[in-house]
Amino acid sequence: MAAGERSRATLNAVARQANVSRQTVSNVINFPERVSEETRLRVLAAIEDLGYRPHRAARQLRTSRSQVIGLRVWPPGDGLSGVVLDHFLHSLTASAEQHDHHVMLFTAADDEAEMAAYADLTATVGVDAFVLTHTHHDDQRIRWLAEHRLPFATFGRPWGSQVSYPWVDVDGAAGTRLATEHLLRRGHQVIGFVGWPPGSGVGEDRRAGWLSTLDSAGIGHRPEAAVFDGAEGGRVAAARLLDGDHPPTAFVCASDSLAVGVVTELRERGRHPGADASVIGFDDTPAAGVLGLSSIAQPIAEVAAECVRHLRAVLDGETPTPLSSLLPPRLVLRQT
Amino acid sequence: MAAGERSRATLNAVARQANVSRQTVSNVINFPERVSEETRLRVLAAIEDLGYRPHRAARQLRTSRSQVIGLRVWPPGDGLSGVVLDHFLHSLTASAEQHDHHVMLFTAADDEAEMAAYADLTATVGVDAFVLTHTHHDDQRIRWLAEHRLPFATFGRPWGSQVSYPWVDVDGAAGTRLATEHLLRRGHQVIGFVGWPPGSGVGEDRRAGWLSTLDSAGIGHRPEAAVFDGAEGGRVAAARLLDGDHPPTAFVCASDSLAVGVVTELRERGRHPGADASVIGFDDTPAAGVLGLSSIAQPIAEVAAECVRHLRAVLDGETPTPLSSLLPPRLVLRQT
DNA sequence: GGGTGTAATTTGAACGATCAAAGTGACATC
DNA sequence: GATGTCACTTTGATCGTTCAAATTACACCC
Repeated sequence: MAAGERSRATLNAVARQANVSRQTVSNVINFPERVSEETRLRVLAAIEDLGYRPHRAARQLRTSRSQVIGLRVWPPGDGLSGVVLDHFLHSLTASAEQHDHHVMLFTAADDEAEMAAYADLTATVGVDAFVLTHTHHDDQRIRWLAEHRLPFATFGRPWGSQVSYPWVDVDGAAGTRLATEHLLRRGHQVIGFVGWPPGSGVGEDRRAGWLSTLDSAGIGHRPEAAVFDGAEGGRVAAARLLDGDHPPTAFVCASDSLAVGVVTELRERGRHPGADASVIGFDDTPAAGVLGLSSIAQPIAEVAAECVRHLRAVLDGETPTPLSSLLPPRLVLRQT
Repeated sequence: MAAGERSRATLNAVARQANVSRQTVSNVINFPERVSEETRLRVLAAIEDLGYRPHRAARQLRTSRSQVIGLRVWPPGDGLSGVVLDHFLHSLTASAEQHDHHVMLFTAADDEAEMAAYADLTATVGVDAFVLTHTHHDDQRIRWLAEHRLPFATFGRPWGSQVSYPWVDVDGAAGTRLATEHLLRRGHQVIGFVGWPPGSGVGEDRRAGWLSTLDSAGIGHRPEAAVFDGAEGGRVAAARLLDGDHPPTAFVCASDSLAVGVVTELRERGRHPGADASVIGFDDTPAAGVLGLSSIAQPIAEVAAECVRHLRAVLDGETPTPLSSLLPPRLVLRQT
């Protein structure tokens, strides 16, 4: 390495050095099997010698492949859930790098703006594919991308859509099932659920795991409350359940944020979470770690890796198999 | 818009449509003053008509400017502080977009790997500039970038470095000064500081504001403790102060994480934060909002905007004026 | 000896933009 | 009427790579 210092080495420079044509050098890089072993080694030596690195823009101009994956970043303020995306961002970048791709960010005020950004980024930057988060019911973005034949994968399953496309998601029901089963084993008889107001697919999913577990355990009391999002919502919901006919001794929550509220309410009433009551949150945010809150952790790194796997398949003109992945979360036990 | 559908419109297509040469179209976009008003309008109409968008890769190949800003993403697990970066990421992307730039992410295991990534990204992708976070004492990355003449700006001041380069930072001392002054106004006589173990520039900075404020207020008792990072560290530190000779009635903390620990310890002792004791954290993380913790908020959006302003100046061959920006944080008051 | 096939390599053109230099008129100047 | 100047516009070359087609070398066969 280290010879052509000031200006980058080009394919031609390597070719001269190795006494072959540019195309042969190109072949060594892209189709090694087309080149004889002897010249291959000679060219590789020259590449090493000059510190040659292919120029992506030039390659893109010819192949119309940028090796860039677009990802929308969201404004902070989703309560604690932003941390999950933060983690996802890092994992996605790492996974992409393993396959010589890069993640490029963009912002958008709403779905409409996001679709405009798709058009813009594919036209100007030549972004190869997109990863979508925050999928929701009747998501126009998916329709748009499908219509425009743009490769994409989503972190979030198709809530109520019939279109078939590559997606990756975490099995929320399996998560709350894990939590509920754990609480049952610990001897709890009345296990409450604190969730979000109905309407969100994610919320229904997480509730379902708790419900079905109690169901198959033959537990009749299934107190639940869903007031509004956030810690204050969790507090109010917990208060309602504790004042109800069958006050729970354990709580499964749809988010860490809600769980923090439940813990606060318990403390307020002189109960010690972990000792005389149990609380389990969802998402395993740093706040959970800081407060000693047990929580359900999503396998974010795996989600990111799956997204990249799906995209690579689509970009290679194949259909990813399986087309979708529903990954199991795991339970992280702490004091509560 | 909407005419050349399948394949993107090129400069040549627009030229044909407007009955001019490619170069004239290029001039309309890049140097409008070189073109007569009449043809300018005609060309703009053609651009609109064909929905033309310039192809960045082609432009980059000729100008060696990619309009891409590189940013290293860090693995989560910095406690709560990751959220600040999350916010920064979003703001930086938004600021970059306003000037037709894009943010590209990369990962690195350590500073060494980060420098290798600089080399790689500039050679292959042609990244124009980098934004650095987590600057620290004797930061090799800065030396590397300066030596290689690569444009960059840092979020974080040059701790102990004598090299002069564009940086943006938040005035931590001003933050703790705000907090301490507020607590003095509320009538507190003994205000403690809970910080990190010595050695971190950020930590010293935040401590300095608290100390100097008490100093100029003529307050003699200045109890402080710094055990280790995280909520547990905050608890232990608070316990030590409360058991000391001059137990504080108010606490200024170097992070929200530490503040959470202080609040926990106070509750443990039957004290109600907000009523008989005050606690102020730092960074205004979502956890602070959720727990009702007062905190010092960094003006992240402004930091990002300044970084972009600096980079643009450097990329235009100018020296940013001022070369560095030290922005004031603000105090967010909640229950505690 | 000449045709045929195959593997390895080279050559010319192209991707879509910008740079540098040259070309075109209109009008003023001597 | 030749020359110069100015504002505007066009032409040719180029950035670094890959595609498609052409070329070379050599072994094989009748």
